[in-house]
Amino acid sequence: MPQQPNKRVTINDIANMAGVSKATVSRYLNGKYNLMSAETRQRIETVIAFSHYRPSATARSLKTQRSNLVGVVIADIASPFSAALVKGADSVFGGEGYIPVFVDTDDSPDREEASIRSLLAHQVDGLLVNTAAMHNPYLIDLANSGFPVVLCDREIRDFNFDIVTADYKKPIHDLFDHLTGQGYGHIGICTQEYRRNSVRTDRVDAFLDASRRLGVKRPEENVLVVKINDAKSVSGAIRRFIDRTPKGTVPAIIGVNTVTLMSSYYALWKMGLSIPGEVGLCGPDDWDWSRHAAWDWPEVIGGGITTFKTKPTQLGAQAAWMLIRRINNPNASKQRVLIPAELTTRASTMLS
Amino acid sequence: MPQQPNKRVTINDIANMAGVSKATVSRYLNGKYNLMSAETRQRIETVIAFSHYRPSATARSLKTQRSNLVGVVIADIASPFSAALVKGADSVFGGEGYIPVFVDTDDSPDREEASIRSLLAHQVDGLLVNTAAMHNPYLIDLANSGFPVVLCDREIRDFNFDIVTADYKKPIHDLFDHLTGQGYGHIGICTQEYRRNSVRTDRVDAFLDASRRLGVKRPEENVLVVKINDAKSVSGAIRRFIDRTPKGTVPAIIGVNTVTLMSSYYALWKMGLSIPGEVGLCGPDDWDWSRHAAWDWPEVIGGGITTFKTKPTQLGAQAAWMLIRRINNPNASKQRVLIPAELTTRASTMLS
DNA sequence: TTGTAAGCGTTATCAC
DNA sequence: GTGATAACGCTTACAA
Repeated sequence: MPQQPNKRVTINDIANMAGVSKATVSRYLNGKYNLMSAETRQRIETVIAFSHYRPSATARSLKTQRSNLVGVVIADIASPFSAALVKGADSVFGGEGYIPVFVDTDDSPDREEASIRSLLAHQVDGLLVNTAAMHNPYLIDLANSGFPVVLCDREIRDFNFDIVTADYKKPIHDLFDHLTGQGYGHIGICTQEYRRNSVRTDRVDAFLDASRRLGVKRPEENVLVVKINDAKSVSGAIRRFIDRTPKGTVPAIIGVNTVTLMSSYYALWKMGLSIPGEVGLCGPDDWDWSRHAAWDWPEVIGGGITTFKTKPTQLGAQAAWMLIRRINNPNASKQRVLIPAELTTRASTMLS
Repeated sequence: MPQQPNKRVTINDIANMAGVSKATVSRYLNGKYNLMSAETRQRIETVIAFSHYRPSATARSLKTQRSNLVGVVIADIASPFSAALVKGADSVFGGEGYIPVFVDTDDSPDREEASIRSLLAHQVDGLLVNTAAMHNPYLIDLANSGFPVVLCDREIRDFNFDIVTADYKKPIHDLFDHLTGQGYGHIGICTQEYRRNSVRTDRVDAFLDASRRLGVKRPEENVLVVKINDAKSVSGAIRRFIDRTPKGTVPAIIGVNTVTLMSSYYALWKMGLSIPGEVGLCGPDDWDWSRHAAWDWPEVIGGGITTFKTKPTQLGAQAAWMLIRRINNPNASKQRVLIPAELTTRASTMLS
């Protein structure tokens, strides 16, 4: 088979074949049937069906300055949380005729900015961003210029963005109340480096507040900052925390997110400490797997782990709606939506 | 602040400001510095730096018929397997100057075809597809026409595609050998509906082969087809399988993928059956979390589950390279790459 | 070394 | 109802 030049069939070809002008074909393509006779419409329809014609979205974008592309910028697309978020966003964009372009920034502010520039060059109509940087002049400029931007999950403090996120402080207070109610007297939070990340920062702040409310003097000491891909770092921090437990009380650990929660579980298991008797354990369930199967990981692991459920799928879907609204109405006032989180207590914190 | 029309700055504006023609600016943009004087280059550089100019990728694509966009079509982007695959692909595309456009097809062949049409309209330079359909005339036509398409993970049998996948049969045989070596005498495989899915089909076929090799008469009876989001369906099938265990032997269950493996674990746990003594349990680890943390779920759950590791991140990365190669060289001969899987035995199958 | 002008595949403004 | 024709923002012969 010779190498076919395989020339693309264009609106001109269709016009010629149908014996009309390309203006008429264009009208047909845009559904303006009232601007043509029934037979013209019919003729074009036939020719198109016959010819495998596919209008060039590129040419259309160039002319109309709209692309029906939306950029979805994700800090770490491989995390189950983000994957669910992406799925939620994808489903609403798809239904509304937008095609989402996902990019992963590897949690790097520089890559985030570069990705966004590239998306803008491709004429995306708007941006849904799970930002890598809590402080973000570039994104603020962009939103300020009137370009549709909505934030999802992670916040940028110093500007009033459209955003959908969750109340990340309340569940930590809830957890605290539950733990003290069960009789845990020495409570720590296990976290990765958190200062650049609004979600972790919120949770740690809530932890500090709750600790002080309880009368803890130096709650900072109970913030265990670990390197998540270094098992020794996790078990070392936990070991030191547990060693500091006052006589007569039982320690408990809150994971700042699902990954640290699991890492803590793993470390405790390796140390041979029993949950909930020797240590309590709880934290967020960021993974939203209920759709996938009839079980949920916090039920399966270690006989049940107390968690509160964040809702990434819903977060993504809501944010997508918000972006569409913003694209259609650039002047609407900014919105802030909070998805509530549900606490489910399980065996891992049941001291009594 | 009045509603700024916010006119886009174009190559013409730059040309005017720099006092050169737009051809020269274009040359500058494409790095053809040898075609202009040092001072011209300098002048353009300054003007651009000053003006926030961003060339329109759309216009460029229209002219050049290349977009630097690649379509990445994924059956279920929310599964940890796909998420890792996407991450792997993303990292190589990003590094090579391509911007990947991910779409989720919800495992529907119709949505897959629609998504691909839409991607083609946007002039993507190539397609990386994790297909929803084992038989797929549309994709075959497309690849046949010379358009760059590479498959990832899932196969389409009746055509010679570029593909990167894993050898999905061998690990099942390995598992079988391991189980019988440990003394398990009644082996079943728990799977979702599998006939449209090449990976599940391969695994079930390998299971049937291995069973026959062992002298099992009706191995089909040991293929437990379950509905994954219905706990009763899973536990019912497992219960019936276990009830059929011949006297004096111990049953074992292989999960066809990680989700069914986990579901089986959950069902066994609910039934109060002890692993590995009363039932053996094993299957694939499709999730590739080693990058995320220092632990891996098969170690954490139930004291350790025997798995073989598929490598989604690597799969995605390899496939991306293969697609880039295909885009650059449409006439190269087709390639087929198999990523090997590693078996790790753990407590869940240690009868002896 | 630089400029002119045609053209990529559409849409939109006029006419007729 | 329909058709010319001028954009949209670039790239690229071909000239100069």
